[in-house]
Amino acid sequence: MVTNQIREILKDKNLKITPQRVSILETVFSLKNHPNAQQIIDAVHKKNPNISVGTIYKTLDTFVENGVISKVRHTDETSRYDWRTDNHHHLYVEDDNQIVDYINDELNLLLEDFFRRNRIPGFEIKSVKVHINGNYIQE
Amino acid sequence: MVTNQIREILKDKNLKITPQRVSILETVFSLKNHPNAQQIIDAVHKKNPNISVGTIYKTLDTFVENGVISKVRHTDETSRYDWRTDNHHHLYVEDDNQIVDYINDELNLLLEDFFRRNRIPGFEIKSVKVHINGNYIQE
DNA sequence: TTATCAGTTAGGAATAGTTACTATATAATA
DNA sequence: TATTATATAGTAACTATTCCTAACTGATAA
Repeated sequence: MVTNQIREILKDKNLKITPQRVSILETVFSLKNHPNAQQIIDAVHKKNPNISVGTIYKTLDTFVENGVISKVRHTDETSRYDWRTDNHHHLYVEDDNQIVDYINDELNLLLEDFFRRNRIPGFEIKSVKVHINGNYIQE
Repeated sequence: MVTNQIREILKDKNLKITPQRVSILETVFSLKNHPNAQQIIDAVHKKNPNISVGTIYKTLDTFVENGVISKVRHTDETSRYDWRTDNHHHLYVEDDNQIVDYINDELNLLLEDFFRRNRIPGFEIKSVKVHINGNYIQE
C-alpha cells in the first residue's frame, strides 16, 4: 500500500492527514493477521520512535470509528461469565452493552453440517459460536 | 438453586467445598445474563463483604477451568485490530492465541438465509460473526 | 475426635493495558 | 500567511486483573 493511497483513504473520511496517521495506518496495513495494540506500537516505533503511545491508541480509535479499520472485538472488553456451559450463541446488544443467550437447534445443525462438508485443512474445530451484533428497536 | 445442589456440583468436580466457593457460585447462578467480574464481586460482597476480590477472581478461574461455568470470551483479552472491514469470520487458534481470517461466501449466504427465516423479535441485526475455536493439528 | 497437610483465603502490592489531561504544535482554510 | 480547530507528545491516572505470602481451613485418616 503506497503512501498516496493511504492519504486518499484519510481524505475520503475527512480525517486530517498527519504524518502520524499515515505512518500508523501504513503499519496496520503492513502487519498481517490481527495485531494487537502493542504489536502496532512496536512496529510504528521501529520507524518513528517519537510517535507517542497515547497518539497511537487515539488514532486507532479514530480509524475504527470511521470504518478505516475494524476491531475484532466490538463489545466491551471485560470478561463476562456464563452459567451455561452448553453450546449456545449470543446476541451482542451494542446500545447497552448487554449479552443475551441465543439458543437455536436448527442453527447448531446447520453449522455442524456446514463444517462437516467444509473441513478446514489441518484445523481441528473445538466449538463454533455465532456472535449476533445489533440492537433492540422500539417501535 | 439450593446450597446443597451447589455443594454437589463442587463435589462432582473434586473441588474443596468452602463457604467462599459456595457463595460465589450461588451468586453467579443467581445473576442472570452474563455478569462481569465486577458485578459478581458486588453481588458477593452484599452478602459476604469479607470475601476478598482476589479470591473471587481466583475462584471464578477455577470454576471456568473445571467447566462449572464458562467465560463468554475465551481468547486473550487485549483488543485486536483488523485491516479488513468486509464481512468475514475468524478462526481462534487457542494454542498460540492467533486469529486467522475465515472467508467463505457459502457460509455468509447460509447465515443470511437462516436469519431472514428466523427473525429475532424486536432485534435488528447489524452483523453476524462466526467464531471458530480450535487448534491446528500436526500429523 | 483430633492431627495433619495440601489447598484455600485475605489483603495488599504489583502489573498491564488503556485512557485522560494539557500545553504545544500543526494541517486545512481562506 | 494568518487563523483556527484539531492533533500530538509526554506523562499521570485509572481499571481490571494477577501476584504474593502469611494465616487459615476442609478433607482425610488414625
